[in-house]
Amino acid sequence: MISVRIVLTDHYITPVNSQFDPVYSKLRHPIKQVPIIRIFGPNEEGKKVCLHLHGIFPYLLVKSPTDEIRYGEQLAQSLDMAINLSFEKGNTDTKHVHDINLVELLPIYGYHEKMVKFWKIEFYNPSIIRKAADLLLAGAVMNQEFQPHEAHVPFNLQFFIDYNLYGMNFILFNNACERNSSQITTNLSTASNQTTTISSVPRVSSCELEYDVHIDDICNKPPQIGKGIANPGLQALWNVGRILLDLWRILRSEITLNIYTFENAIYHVLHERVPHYDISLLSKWFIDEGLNPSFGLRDFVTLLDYGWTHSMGNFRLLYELDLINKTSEFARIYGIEFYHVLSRGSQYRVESMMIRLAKCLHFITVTPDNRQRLYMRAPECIPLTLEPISNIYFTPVAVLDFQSLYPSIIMAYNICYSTCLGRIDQLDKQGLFKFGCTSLTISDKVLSNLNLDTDIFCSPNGIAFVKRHIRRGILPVMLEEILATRVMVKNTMKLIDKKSTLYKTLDARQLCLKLIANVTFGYTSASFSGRMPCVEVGDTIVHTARTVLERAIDFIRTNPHFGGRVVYGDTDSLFIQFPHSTRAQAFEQSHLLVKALNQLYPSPIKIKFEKIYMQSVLASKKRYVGMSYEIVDQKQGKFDAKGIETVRRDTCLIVSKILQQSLKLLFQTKDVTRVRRYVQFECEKILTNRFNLLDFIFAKEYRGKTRYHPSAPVPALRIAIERAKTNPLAEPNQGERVPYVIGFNTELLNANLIDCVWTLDKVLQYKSQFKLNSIYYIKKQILPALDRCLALIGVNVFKWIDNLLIDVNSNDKQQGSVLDENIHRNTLRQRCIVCLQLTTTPLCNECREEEDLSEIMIICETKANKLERQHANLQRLCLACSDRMDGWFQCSTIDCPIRFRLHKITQLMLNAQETRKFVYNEC
DNA sequence: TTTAGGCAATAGGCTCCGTTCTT
DNA sequence: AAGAACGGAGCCTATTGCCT
Repeated sequence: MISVRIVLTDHYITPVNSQFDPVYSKLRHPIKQVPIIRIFGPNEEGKKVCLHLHGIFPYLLVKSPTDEIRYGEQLAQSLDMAINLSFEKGNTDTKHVHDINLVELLPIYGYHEKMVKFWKIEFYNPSIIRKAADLLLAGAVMNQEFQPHEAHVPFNLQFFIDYNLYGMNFILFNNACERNSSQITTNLSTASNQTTTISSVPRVSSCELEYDVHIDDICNKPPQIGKGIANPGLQALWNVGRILLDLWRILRSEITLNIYTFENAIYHVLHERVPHYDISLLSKWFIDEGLNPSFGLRDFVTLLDYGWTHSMGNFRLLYELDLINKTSEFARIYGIEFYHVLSRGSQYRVESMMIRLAKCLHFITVTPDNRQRLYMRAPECIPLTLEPISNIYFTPVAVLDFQSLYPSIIMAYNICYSTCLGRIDQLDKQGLFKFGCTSLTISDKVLSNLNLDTDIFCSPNGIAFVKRHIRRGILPVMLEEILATRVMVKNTMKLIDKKSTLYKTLDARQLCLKLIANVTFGYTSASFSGRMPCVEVGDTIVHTARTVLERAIDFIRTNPHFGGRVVYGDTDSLFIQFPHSTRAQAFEQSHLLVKALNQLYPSPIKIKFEKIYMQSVLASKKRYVGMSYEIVDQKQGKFDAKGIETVRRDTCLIVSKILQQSLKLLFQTKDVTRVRRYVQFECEKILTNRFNLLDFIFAKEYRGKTRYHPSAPVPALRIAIERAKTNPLAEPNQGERVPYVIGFNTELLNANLIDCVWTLDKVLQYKSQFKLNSIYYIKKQILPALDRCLALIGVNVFKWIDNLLIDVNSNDKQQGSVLDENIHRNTLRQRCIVCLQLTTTPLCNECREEEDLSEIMIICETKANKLERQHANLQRLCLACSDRMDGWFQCSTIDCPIRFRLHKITQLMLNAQETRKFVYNEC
């Protein structure tokens, strides 16, 4: 037996080889070309193998109006003709259909009582399937409309499913033909106990072994669970070099960062700082070394070190996030290839799992085309999101959650494509009615076999489903399996050391099971892009979920003795305030409530206690924050924010910092005055230029040059166009987050916000001209965010900074936009070094006259000294990271606060030194 | 090639309408 | 006194990113 781990697959078309392939079709024509599936991966000894699988043909199915064999042949002929006609200049004799067979299957789409006869049409070329499906549906074949089935399943996946193969698992076969290699002509000892023969076909890959295999020789058994945790197959990924991982794209979906530069990822994942040198600097170092070895050697070492750090950094990121293991686990469980876990969407995953199950039960899936999707009835239901009773709560608020609500509903009510009878009001009418994106007939005979009371579940939106004793739906069966497995995995995890590899693997398994359970609903209602959407199914799930939630709300309202009041809820969650309880009491009350609520619902629908917010803010729908407690004895609450600016990435760090600190202060002290003082202090720091620029960087996703409305004032777009002008390659990638800050535009009189955008390069290049638009940041970013929370208790935060702005406001009341005014107002202000009053000179006039000269000089000296010391300290920190004395100057990272702080301190130090000079001269 | 819709929020354009300035 | 200019309210669209 030979076994090969399936790491990567592809397919190609090749002329017939009589040694492996059929040469004559049963449809009585000679075969010219056949499809071959290739599988790459290591065998059990770790040798790289390339398999060529013969004898597999892609296929689709159509319902048969008759079961005459003759009819099938006509159908094949007519289809060939239609395809040839559709290629205008094609040879009209080309054969596309390899074979056609009659099979009996159960359509999954809508309830069908009995098996239906289908023609299974096999083709030579996988890429012809789409076209054939379109032609069949369009009525171009035999003057009749055929609804294609399973045409949307990609060839390789179809093969995986039919032969029970899973990505990253083994494919087994007992007979193979080795392709000869000039390098290892004699070394066949490993294969001596196997039934291999030498193939005449030349090799095409660089793999050590290359086999031709016929499909009939595959002997895969059901997968062995628990095997394959240590994973030698993974080595092959790197050796073969066939899978290219775009780490940036992976990280983008894996972790939430403000900006996905290498340096920032390293910092957030590995908690290390690394420098960033501009590519032009690197090439300068590289070239200099050649020209002037003695001078450049130091630079050259940095260059090598830099390259090393970067390459190793990528691996360390992969390792730290356990990406390879995780992705392999996903591949095994979903049964798809390794790379497809990363590159393809979740529909593909659902399909792999669902169609496998469906095939076991002789179900067949339908393939709708775009037009059919388009004409599907629009959904009528949306999830329930309550308008929150917005307030700041200092009494406990409990959060209850329905556990996997959508999957539970699917299971509880046996909701599936295959159990759906369609709309109840259409049932009494005879004939074809619209169903999802195709149509369905439920005959009188079928109906009369069903007892309307006991055999049918009618959803609140008027869709009927047969109950489980009549027909078990595919979706509920699949979900039950998935969730039961997940429970099993989680139980095993409890027994295992948390640091072990096994634990990580199991964790990946349970995570991937959870993901698939959640997207199953999405698959049924993906109306615009879905591969097999069905509005009836999707709508029912949503509507039932709605009624489930409404019922809970109603129960709480009508049972006031629980002491709770619903203040908010979204889709499957409920926020319940206990106005007269302590935290401990609220825990008890909510547990009682959960118990009572669970009596209302059929299994497995279950509501669960999640947490208690003690001190919380419900700002608006999908926006709230609070100090959360998950267990009674928890000492310290956890700051838990949803949807507000502290978790959003479309503002800058300063906003989330100030908001978070303010809220914490408010929660701890319940004293608005303290919050006010804090905010005023922070705003003053910004206005007087004492801040770290890092906190003021916006970084938003760039969608790509052509993906914007022509007039859209998007900073990322403006920057991208600007960059592309000098170097087309410098245009940001699609999805890249482009950093910028808001300053002033002194050239334009009527500047819009977008005209005030500065890239960081520009800021550092024209340091003296750049002034942070502090008014914008305060008035348009920081205060509105605070206002949304604090306005709930009647605080006007905008008034807080009035006196801070008074002296600038009294200036010329120019016409123009707010921004325009700010240009005139934003004279760099400073404080008198002695009395700390705001002035325009380093020393205010009063102090100059009154204070003792020597004292002033001491103050000056101390200040300058202090800054010089700070500067030296920061430089040392920088040295530790870059290993260069001039590191802070050369490094161009935008993710390091130390670098910005150093720039800042340098400036302050120079200012202080100037002040010192000023005082010496003046006095 | 592609799970979904809901939601809040910012920026900026446009129109309407009342107020203020200019001739 | 008539007309122009201004500025705010209200509405719309585009864009972004989070929630379940």
